[in-house]
Amino acid sequence: MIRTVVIWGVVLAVAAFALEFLKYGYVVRAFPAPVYVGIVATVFAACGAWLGWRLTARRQGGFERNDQAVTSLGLTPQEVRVLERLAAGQSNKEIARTMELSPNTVKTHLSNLFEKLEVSRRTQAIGKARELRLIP
Amino acid sequence: MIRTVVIWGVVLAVAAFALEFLKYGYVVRAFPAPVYVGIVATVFAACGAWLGWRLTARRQGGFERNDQAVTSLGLTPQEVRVLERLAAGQSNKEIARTMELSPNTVKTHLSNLFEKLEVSRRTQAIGKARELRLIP
DNA sequence: GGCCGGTTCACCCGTTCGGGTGATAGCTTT
DNA sequence: AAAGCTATCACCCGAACGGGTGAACCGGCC
Repeated sequence: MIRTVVIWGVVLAVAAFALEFLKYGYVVRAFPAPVYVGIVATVFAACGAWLGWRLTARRQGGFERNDQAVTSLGLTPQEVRVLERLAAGQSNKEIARTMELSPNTVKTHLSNLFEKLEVSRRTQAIGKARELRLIP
Repeated sequence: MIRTVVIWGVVLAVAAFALEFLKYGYVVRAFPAPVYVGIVATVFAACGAWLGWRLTARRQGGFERNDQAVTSLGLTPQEVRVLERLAAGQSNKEIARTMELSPNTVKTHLSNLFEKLEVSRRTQAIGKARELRLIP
């Protein structure tokens, strides 16, 4: 985050310097004003496009849990963890092993999950959880 | 598509008119040149950002099947259809009903799918199919 | 004709899953 | 202290699922 701020600061400083250079340098005398304006417009359009691309590209790759849905559904942290393992394709027994629980406990959490998600099968739970952005 | 072109044409025309207006109108006399340049820079940066956002946002929404993976795995069309229903959270019986097949046939297709996808559970099949972009 | 791949269906068997009920323990809220 | 929530685990039972095998039909290809 800090690195991003520093980079942007440098970019802005360079841009400001370039503007001053254009303003008082040779270009403004060598070319008519429309060319100058065109250069500025092009550069800023490119910067804007890059910015927009980066902002959405990050949203594409990164995933952030819909915490609002989690609380509104009343999902407990443990249930969310079980849900993640479930979506990873693990069986109840495997989930129990990786979470160091009894298979019975996993079953209980899953039953509660199914009720809160209003589904009856694990495959449906995966679909619903993806819809609600509970899992990537 | 045609509508998009028309809209862009109108936008560009308005932008050109605005540039001419700024050039010969009151603004250029009322404010110093840097303000004029700043306005142009801001407008074009915004347009660029919007453009970049739209370009990547479209890629986010649309889904196209990875046909190359389908052929390399040797998935038959019917198997792909069963896979879609599977990912939709339907049970074997439901898939059989909606596809007008016998549950036994669905089981056969699923067995072949699991073998081709190298998985052993339907939840794993969903994950693998999503990885390979066989399903949205 | 014979072979192959896709599709369809059947049966058996063991495992997994889902639903229901009940119980204990810890921690927070009232 | 009582109530409520979370987490934990247990048992039973029926349904769903997965693996294996076998078989039939059809269309295309050699």
